[in-house]
This record gives sequence, C-alpha cells and structure tokens, in this order.
Amino acid sequence: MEEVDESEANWFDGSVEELIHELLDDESPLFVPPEVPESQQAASQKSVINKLISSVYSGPTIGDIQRALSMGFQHGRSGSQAVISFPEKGSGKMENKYTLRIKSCGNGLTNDGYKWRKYGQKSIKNNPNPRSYYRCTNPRCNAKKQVERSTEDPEVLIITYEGLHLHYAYSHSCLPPRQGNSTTGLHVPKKPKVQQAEDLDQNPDVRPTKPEAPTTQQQLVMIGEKCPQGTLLGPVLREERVPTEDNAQCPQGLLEDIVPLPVRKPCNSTSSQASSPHYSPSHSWSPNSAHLDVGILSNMI
DNA sequence: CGCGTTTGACCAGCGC
DNA sequence: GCGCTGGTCAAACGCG
Repeated sequence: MEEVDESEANWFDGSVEELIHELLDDESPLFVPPEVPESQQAASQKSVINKLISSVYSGPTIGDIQRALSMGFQHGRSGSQAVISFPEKGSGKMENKYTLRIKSCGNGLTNDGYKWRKYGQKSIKNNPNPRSYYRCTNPRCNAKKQVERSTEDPEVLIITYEGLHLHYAYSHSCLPPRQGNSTTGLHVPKKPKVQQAEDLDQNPDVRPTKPEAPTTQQQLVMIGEKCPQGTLLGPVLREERVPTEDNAQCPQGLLEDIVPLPVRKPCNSTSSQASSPHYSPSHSWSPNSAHLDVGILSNMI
C-alpha cells in the first residue's frame, strides 16, 4: 500500500461553489486560449469552468435522486415509504441539506452504508421525541445527519442529511478492510459497528445488534488531483477496486454518496445488494470503471 | 483499552 | 438586551 502524504493531498475544504469562485478570482488566465479577447476572457473562463465541473461531476442530479427514489420504492417491499425534500433555492441560503421522511421498515434497520457517530441528542420543541445528531466518523468527512421521529406518525423517521460524504459508503457487503487505509485518514472500524447508530435511528429504544463482517477487498486511496495548469481541482477520493467476486457484485457509486441505502433499498438494507433480485445497476451511478472520483461532490445539492 | 453513547453544559442565532 | 431554541462540545460512562 503506497503511503499517501496527507500534507500533499491538497484538500480543498470548501464547497464546489467556493472552489469555482476561487478559480474565477485567480488572476491567472484559466484554460483561456491566448487568442481570446481580453473582454471575453471572464466569460470564457466561466464557460471553461462549467465544462470542467460537468466533466468532473457526472453524478446524479436531484431529478436523478428522485427517479432513484421512485425506482427504489417500486422495487421495495410494501409498507415502506420515504419522501425526500430539498431546501428551496429561493429560501435563503442554499445548503447541501436534504430531508428524508422514512416510514419504519419491519426489520427496524436503516443502515445507509455509512458509519455515524452520535454526538448529541436534544429534545425539540413541540416534539416529544428527541432529535439525535450524528456525524460521519470519517475525520475528513463533514457529513452529518439528524434523526427524529415525526410527531404525527411515530413510525416515520425524519432524517436530515447535511453535507456529502467524501468517501465511499461502508455498506455491509462493501466494507473496506481496516488494514491499508491508515494512510488515507479514513476511519474504518475494526468491527463494523455501523449498524448501531442506525438501529437507534429506527428504534432508539432497542439496543443495537451485531453487524456483519466486511467481505470485500476495496482499497480507498485519497489523492489530491490537479489540472494540467496545477490548479487544484479539489479533494478526490479514488477507489481502486480489487477485482474480487464480492465487489464485482457490489456496485457503488455516486448515488451511494447522496441517497442513503434505506432509500435506495428500503427495507432491504441489511441484505447484500447483489443478492437482491430487484437490484439493477442501471438504477444507480455505479462506477463501471476501476476508478471513481467522488470528492468534488460537496455542496452539489 | 479503545471506541461509541449519553447527557449536561455551553454557545450562537433569532425573534421580541 | 434578553430569553428561547437548536446545535455542538466534552467529560463520564458502558461495552466488547
């Protein structure tokens, strides 16, 4: 496993918009051919950046997510429901937040594939049920979520996700090994306790059950990627999949970073994706290539 | 012993 | 300015 010096990873901690502004504010011409008139260089730079972003980020749009949701619940078991909502663009600051309203599934599990650490719980006004605050255990990932039960229907969980994951999901069948990632800054549990917080999400009164063991040999490599001019494009997580049978059947992609597992596969999050007869790779953004860049997704929603 | 949860305290934003 | 509320911190504790 090649050592990756984090100090050289050149992480861009801001959002995509901030990155764009940083690029636009740069005095130096960016991808603008010298023959372009000076008066048109700003517009040309924006055009180039737009193309750059569209080429770097080819993941799901909100519409894609909504389509995925409708797909997921067509394929999901009856009795589960979820509604995803996004903050309105016109209403103040556009945050990368979205809220899921999920009707509890029979098995009471909502493993969304990520490892969350609970950092707080607060009783909310006009809601007898406390709100729990979770943060992604990855120290480089600022993804957070809030979980509370609906006052109208105690079976309905209101999960508010904030921020996007700068790494792959640790879904059950796709957990990377603990060894070999110490250089990436990614925290992977020795024992995958991912399910614990998720169990509490669905059923705060029930103690967690034992999770499944990791089965794949995925390797996460974090790199800083630069454009030819040396301008930092942003944080990039590059996943190199060891071609094993397991991960060959474990497609994960950009959708994994945006749509939680219970939404993609309601009531089925504990079983192997590949084993599900309903699972169709065409409904997700599974990377067919060996590499997938996901880090630039921050603030896409 | 390490990791995760619990929970009271603290802080910031907002409305009055 | 004050109080309320939501969000976060961090020490204590529990579990494996």
